[in-house]
Amino acid sequence: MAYKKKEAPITGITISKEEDFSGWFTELITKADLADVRYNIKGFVVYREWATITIKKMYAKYEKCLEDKGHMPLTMPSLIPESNFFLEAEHVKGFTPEVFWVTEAGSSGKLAERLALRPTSETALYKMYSLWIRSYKDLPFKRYLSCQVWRYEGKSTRPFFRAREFHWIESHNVFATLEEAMNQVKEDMETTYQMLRDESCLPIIFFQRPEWDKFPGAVHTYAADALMGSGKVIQLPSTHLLGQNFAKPFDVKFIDTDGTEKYGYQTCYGPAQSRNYGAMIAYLGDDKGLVLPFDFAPIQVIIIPIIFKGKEKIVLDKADKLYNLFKGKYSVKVDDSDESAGNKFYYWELRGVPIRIEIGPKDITKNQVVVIKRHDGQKFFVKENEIEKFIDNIATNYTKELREKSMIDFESQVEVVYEKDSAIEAINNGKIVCCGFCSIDFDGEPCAEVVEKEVGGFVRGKRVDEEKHEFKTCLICNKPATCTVYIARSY
RNA sequence: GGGAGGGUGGUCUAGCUUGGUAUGAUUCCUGGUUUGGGACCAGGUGGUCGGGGGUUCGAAUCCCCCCUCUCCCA
Repeated sequence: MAYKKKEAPITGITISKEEDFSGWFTELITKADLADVRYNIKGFVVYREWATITIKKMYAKYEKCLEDKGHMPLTMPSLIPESNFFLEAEHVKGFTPEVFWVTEAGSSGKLAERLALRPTSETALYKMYSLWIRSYKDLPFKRYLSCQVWRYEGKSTRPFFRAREFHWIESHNVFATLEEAMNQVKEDMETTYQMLRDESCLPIIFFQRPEWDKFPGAVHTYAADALMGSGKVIQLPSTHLLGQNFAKPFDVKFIDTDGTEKYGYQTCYGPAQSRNYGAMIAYLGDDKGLVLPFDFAPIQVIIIPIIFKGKEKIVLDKADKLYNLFKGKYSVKVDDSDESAGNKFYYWELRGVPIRIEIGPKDITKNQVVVIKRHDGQKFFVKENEIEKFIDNIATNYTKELREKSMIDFESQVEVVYEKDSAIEAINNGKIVCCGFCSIDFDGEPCAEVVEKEVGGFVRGKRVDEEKHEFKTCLICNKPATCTVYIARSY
């Protein structure tokens, strides 16, 4: 360059992810225009365009997956009358402390019955289910809705991860038998693997949550924990076997083939898209900014013409030609703004655009373009007549490469321990602890509290896919172990 | 839930101790010169100092209440 660049303001990420994760994340969402926290209600966050586009793409893929598996979409009101809400005792107990209530309306003042802003939709839907479901022919009854829910969470809110309003899908299903319901739970777990591991490149593992940590009103809860590296986990979607716990109070019944009236068996499943997005950008991002799976990138190919005075037209024409070549296939953009080339590189890297094509006068004389992959920074000089095939190839493999890079070997994160002291050491060393435990029923809760206080992790539950270790005694109380559990620190 | 630190043009920031209507940079806009990894020159726009109350002739500044953000520890 002709001019020596003076110190320019750094508009990109300045905080290292490894050294200061919190600072890095805050800077990422601010500088990449993902969220704006200046909206002045605590825990209520504006999702900016770039995040919204990706979240919509995540929704679309998830919804299609659910529909392919026989779920039909519906839309529910966001207010729930208190009388519905109070029908199932455990559910009320679990959610009441977190409910936002609407108590007044318009100029007429107080409402006769206060209305809950839904924290989840069981109590809204199941009233309707009891009207809609009449016979075994209506079953299985599989539905989902995409919506916002509101929960008055504790004080530490964080954009995408934990807010008082969040965006999710909830699927609610009714079956004739417990076995079918359990199969739905398994299907939900498979769906989670397809969406989060395969599509979002997040390493996850499913645990059956202990009794004291399950969804209020559920028989059992199965939750995906994402392995965020260094032994920390974050809870992602959970699926719940409800049994007949809601069917009875909400009168969800059907006439069976034998002519008798029976209660249905229910399940529900709640993938929170805002949190899935948060986990994905936090896990995949690097010190240059966002890294996104190919299908979730708002712009997939950015073309940057390198413009020199007197040679603008030839370069812009070539950029335009490339644009037209790809526009039907990918989300593609030519950045022909007045910014310097370097600024453009930083800008689009910060926003996680998977493929960058640079085209300048030098390339034109050589009949080539320069191609850079975002996730690993690899740079290629590609002959013009091979460019379409070359980009198609990157597009096809990009998410796969990202996934392979991102998968953590669960076993390598785990340390098998037999006594409390070694558990403490393992947790401090950033490991997930695998140990014997007296019980994940309520009688094991006191031991779990000890784990929380003294070991410094949470009992995540029993592994769903396999239980390989045999332990004689509980890590804490030394009573005979009934199960193997995993303990981890969590976000 | 406990603790700490913040909030001043879009962004970052000086001023606050010791009260007198706000400093600088950057962004943005106009014009010009530029563009292969964070260019430059000139001019211009932009602020109810988070909100409310109090003290005072006078409050960004002192006092009280509230809202909100960030970080750390359960």
